[in-house]
Order: sequence, then C-alpha cells, then structure tokens
Amino acid sequence: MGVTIADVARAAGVSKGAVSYALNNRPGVSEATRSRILHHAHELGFSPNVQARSLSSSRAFAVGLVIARDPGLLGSDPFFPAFIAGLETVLADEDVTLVLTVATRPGAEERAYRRLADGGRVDGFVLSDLRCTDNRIALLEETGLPVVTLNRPDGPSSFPAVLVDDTAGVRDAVEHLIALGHRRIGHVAGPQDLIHGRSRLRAWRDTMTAHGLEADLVAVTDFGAGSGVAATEELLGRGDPPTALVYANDVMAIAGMSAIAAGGRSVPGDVSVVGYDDAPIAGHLTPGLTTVATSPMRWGELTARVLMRAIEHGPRLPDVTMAPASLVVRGSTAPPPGPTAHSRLTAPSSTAPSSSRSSSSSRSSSSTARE
Amino acid sequence: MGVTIADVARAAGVSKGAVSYALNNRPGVSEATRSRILHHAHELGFSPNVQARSLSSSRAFAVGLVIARDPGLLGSDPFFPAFIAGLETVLADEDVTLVLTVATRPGAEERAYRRLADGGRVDGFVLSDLRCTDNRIALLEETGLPVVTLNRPDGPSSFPAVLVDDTAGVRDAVEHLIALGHRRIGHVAGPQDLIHGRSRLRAWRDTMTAHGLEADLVAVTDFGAGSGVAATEELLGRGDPPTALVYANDVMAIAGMSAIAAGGRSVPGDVSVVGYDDAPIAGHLTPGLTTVATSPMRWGELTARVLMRAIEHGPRLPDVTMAPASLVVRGSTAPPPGPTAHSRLTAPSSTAPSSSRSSSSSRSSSSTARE
DNA sequence: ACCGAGCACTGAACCGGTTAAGTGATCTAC
DNA sequence: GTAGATCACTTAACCGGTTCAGTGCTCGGT
Repeated sequence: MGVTIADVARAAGVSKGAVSYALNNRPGVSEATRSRILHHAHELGFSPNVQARSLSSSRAFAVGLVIARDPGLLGSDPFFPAFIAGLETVLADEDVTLVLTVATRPGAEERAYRRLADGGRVDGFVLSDLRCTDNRIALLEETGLPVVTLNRPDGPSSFPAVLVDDTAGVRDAVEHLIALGHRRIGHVAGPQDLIHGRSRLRAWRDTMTAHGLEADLVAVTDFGAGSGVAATEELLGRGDPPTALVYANDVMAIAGMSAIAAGGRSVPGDVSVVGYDDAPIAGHLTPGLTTVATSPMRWGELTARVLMRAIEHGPRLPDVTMAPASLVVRGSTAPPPGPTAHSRLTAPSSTAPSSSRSSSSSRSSSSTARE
Repeated sequence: MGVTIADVARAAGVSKGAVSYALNNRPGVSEATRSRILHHAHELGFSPNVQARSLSSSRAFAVGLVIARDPGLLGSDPFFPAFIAGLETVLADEDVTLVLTVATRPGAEERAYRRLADGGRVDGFVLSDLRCTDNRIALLEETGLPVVTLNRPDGPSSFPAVLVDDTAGVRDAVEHLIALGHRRIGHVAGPQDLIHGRSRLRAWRDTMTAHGLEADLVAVTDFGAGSGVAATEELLGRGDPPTALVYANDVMAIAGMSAIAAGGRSVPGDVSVVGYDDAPIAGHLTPGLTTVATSPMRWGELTARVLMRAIEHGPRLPDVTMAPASLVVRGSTAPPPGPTAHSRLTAPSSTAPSSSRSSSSSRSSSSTARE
C-alpha cells in the first residue's frame, strides 16, 4: 500500500538521499537526474509518508484549531465554516492539514491544546474566540509553538494577531441609524468575557456618547437566539424604549426581528434592526437584514498565511490588519416612527455625523471620549 | 522540548522497550516495574511523539473528514458543528485527532482525499453529504482505508453506514399536516443529487400518495436561503397553491416564513411551515418553527465509534441504525384556513392516518405505493 | 540435581523519510 | 602536473517510538 522513497530510488538507480534531494528541490542532484527521479516517482505514484517526514524533520505539517463552544451556538454561527474554508485554501497549497478539535466538556479545551502540542501533532495554532483574560495565551507560550490570534487580546501576548476592526462596522451602523433620525438606539451585546463581544459594545457606547446620546439601552447575552429574544423583549419593555436595536450577531438579530414582530411592532416601521456577521440568510429575509459584513473567509486566508510564515520564519511577526468590517444596508433599517419623520434639525450635540452610507469606512476609529 | 521514551527509560533504569510495554499496557513487564515506569513517565511529563508512534505502528491516530460545500451554505448549516462535536467526544477519548478539510474549489475534494490517504495522514474517513452516484466510494475503496458513510449510498458500497431514517421525520411532518386538515402540502426539496435531498423528497411524495393526495407541489433547490425564498414564491403563486410547505431544511424554512409573511400571508394562519434540522434558532422564532429534529451530535458519536471499530477490528462491519428523526411541533403549523376549519370527515382515501403526534415513530416506513 | 517452561527484561532492527559527512570524479588554477 | 575546489552522488546516522528475537533468571516437576 505504500510506495516508499526506497522504491523510487531503486527504480531510478540512485540512493534514497538523492531522491530526497530531488523531490525537495534542493541542490545536490543534477538537473538530468532530478527529472529522471521525478519521472519515476510520478510513475510509481509515490507520495511521501507524512509521519516519516514529520519524524525526521520534526515538523507535523499540521496546524491546530480548537473551538470551545456550546455546539448549539456553534451551529448557528456562520463565521467558522467560512473561516475554516479560508484557512484551507492556503493550507492545502502548503500541504498542511488542519486538525480541528471541538471542545464541549469543561476542561476539554486545555487538554486539547496540550494534547496537540505535547504530542507534536501540530506546528502551530490558530487562536480564536479570544477571551478577556485568556489563560490560553500563557498556556501556548509555554509550548513554544507559533500561534496567531484572531484580534489582539487584552492581556500581554507575544503572538502576532490578525486584526479586523469590528469597531468601524458598529460605528457605521450606529451612525447610519442616527442619520436616519434615531436617538434611542439599543445594543444587544454578546458575552463580555469575549473580546469581540466587548469591543462591539464599546464601539456602540463610544459612538453613542460621541454623538451626545445616552448609552443606556444595553442587554448582555450569550450570543444565542434565546437570549437575543429575551434581550429584545427586555429593552422594548423599558420606559423609554429604543427605536432601533444593534445586535452583536445576526442570529440574535433574526430572532429579535421575529420577537419584535410578535410583539405587534413592525420592522423597520417601529423598530430598526441591525445585525452583525452578514450571515448568508440575512439578505433573503423580508425585510433584508441590515448588518455588518466581515470577511471570515479572507480572514482565514490571511491567518493561515501569517501562521505559515511564523512556522517557517520564526514566531515573532508584526500584527496584520484587515479591511474593517463594513455596514451592509438592507430593509431592516428606516427612519424611526413619530411626528417628525426626518428630524434633521434636532441634531443633538456638535460634530456632524455626515453621510455614513454603505460603509467603506477607511477612516481611523472615531473619536473616543476619554480613554 | 521533547522528553522521549529514552529519557523515561534512563530515569526508570530500564530499556526503551520496557517503557513501551509498560505505557501500552502490554504484557512483558512486572506490575512493580510498570508502576515505577509510569511514575517516572508522569514525573517527567512524558507524552509520546505521535509521529514516531505513527511511523513504527503505521497508524496515523487521525481520521479525516472532507466537506465539499459552498462556504455560504456551510455557514448556515447547523449540522456539521454539532456532528463534529459528537465525533470529537469519542475521538478525544481514543487520542485520535480529526483532520478537517473544507474543499471549495472544484477538484479540491478528490485531491483532499488522496492527499490524506496517500500520505498516510489518516486511518479512516467519515463520508458525509453522500451523492447519488458518488465516485468517492470507489476512490476510497481503492485506498483500502476504513470508511463510515452517513447513510447508505445508492450505489454499491462495502463500507458500514450509520443510518438515520429521515423518512420517518418527513412522513410524520406530512401526516401531522394532514391530521390538521391540510390537503395541499408542498415540498421545498433539497438538491436531488444528494441522497438526503432525494430521500426527503421521496418520503414526502410517498406519504402524500399513500394518503391519496397529489404530490405535485414540489420545487427543487440548492438548500440555500435564496432559492428557498424563490421556491416558496413559486409554489404559492401556482393556480391551486399549498396551504402548507415542508422544507428540506430549516434555513429555507426560516427564509420561507419570512417570504410568506412578506407576501401578505400569515404563518400559520394561511400557510403552515415545517422545517428540517431543528436548528438552534428554530424554537426562538415567533411562531416557533415546527421542524424535524435529528441528533447530529449523537450521530457524530456513533459514527466515530463505528469508525474506530473499523480501524481496529477490520473495515467490514454491519450498518448501524439510529433512532429515526422525529417531528417537533411548534407554532408554525396549524389547521389550514377556509370554511371547514377541521375537515375530519373529508378524509380522502382509505388507511386512517391515525395520530401522528410529536414523533417517537418507531414503526417501519409507511406503505410505499409501487416502488 | 537437572531439564524445561515461563517470566521479565534487553538489544537491536525497523518504520520511511531527512541530512551531515564522506567519496570519487571532473574541473580549475598556477 | 598537481593541489584544491566543486559537483554529484552515496553512506549512514538519526528522528522516537514499536516489536521481535534473544538472554538470564526463577521455579516447578521428577
């Protein structure tokens, strides 16, 4: 079942070493011999045994991705499949495989990292779903393996990060709503122990306060549809309810739209809705969901590229920044209800928001109060 | 960075071989020596290098899963994450890793299988998304590696299959609608080159004809939200439109519900809707989506178990059948509109449908006309 | 007392590659 | 004409485990 390098060597009438040199495009064989060897290798259908290669070169030709999430939440997240597909486009070219671990039981996550690292199963890791105080950073620094993090963790980290500024998308969303005339804009936030849950909340709050609006309409969730519904009902049930809601992900936004309609209000007539992710279904709902589009596939590509570079040329690399997340305006956002349809005159504070149309916001982040 | 078996041997004052025997619970060492060796191994933090183990034992300690799908479709499918989580629970215990490949570009799928198989990177494969004439079967039979298929392919296959009878779920759904009084029940089908797209369509058609109803309201889609909307509009626009629609997955059902509402009809007042998958969001919509629940996580567990058995004890194993998919009744199904609310008298043909409540249908498949 | 069996363990080959060191042959330079 | 460099390739060690064929020892049976 295995044609080995020795078989090729015998066929070509050379030594194992010569075949190895030839196949790896290294000097030490003449061009004539190289092509003869390659010919025989192809003829015999030779493909090198990865285990053997790994053992002698002490590289695993694999990278690890450990996902620790409730399977239910995972199943509704459009991010990972596209992200993994992006990783794959690069890894496949480099003949590197992706070792995926989904950790559901508590403690399984840490064990998974250790297992992959200590066993020499992978050459590096992609670290996603970063948490605010993330003990995985220390854990992985201990292993000495290269790592690329998705966004920069709050704490110290010696690993390169591939950054997507989700701030811009949320800011654009809020400013889009403000431009439509909304003043009571709520946020259904994600878990605050995740940095992207937190950064989206911060972006919402900063944009609100920068425009002189009160950032009081927040509900923190677990990113799940159920708590999205609960948060929606809670916010709409308040004394001075929102006329628009910015959700931290599309799943909650979709469930939220449904809950809003069920409560007798219309989207966008009574309440405007903005999601985050641009899930494939978002454009096929009625009204279409206005949402913030990220490019998880390109994110995956870039992450894989940085990780491969870290594996080959040393783990100390600078961060890479992607194009910021951008707003996709669809039907779920419209001017708020009420007497003055387009309240353009009652702009509260100073600093004109100007046109925040469908994104391409290439400016630096908006002015942050204090900090 | 690596404490090897030789280090442990030296510490324990024995030979490499003895350590190997001790660690693998094989005879050849006394109980006293074994525990001494284990003690030292633990002390030194030894963990065996998988590459070396693989090379000498010619096992990869990894299994492969290749997914060939459009990333967009993948992203909205709740199946895979849960399925993979299920695989993982078993694989992690066996210290086997999952090598995941997402093939997006054409031809990448076949190359992925070959790469994993020929390189000796995996000990076996999980074959999902079976197609009607699936050339992967022959491809993998050629490699000689153990394989487990998700459901039994149409063509010849020497591999064991782990079966979920989605027929039962669709039949229950249709009978549930019939019991509610529906007669015009449409089906938004999945791609007909996928066996589960085809089997759901067949289950719908068989159940319809078994009840003397005409199975004319079908639209075939690609499982995507967009074509779900298009199919919905097409079916509702026909001369004698359906009062209920059975969708081949939840994504299309959700987009469909939205399209139905956008067309001025209510769910379930005017049109009842049934999905398939029981996506996490399904229960959090309003109305809740009546759908067919599968257990992808348990499916994954069982699949991994069968695959491991095939790897260890030979690839020829009998098929394993899981509990059939079951109907979860929520708010999106109700009696059809019209003069006679509960038309119980006008039961068309013979064979009483009886009570098709919320599942647990353990009977064999319903009577199939002809075949 | 001695033989044979069985046990506990060692030594070394082996898996299939990579790679440093070594070997001849040819080429160059003075 | 010969030292020395260069090239093209071979040889063999090595990666870190597994495993088989010994080896020495103890113990039981007669």
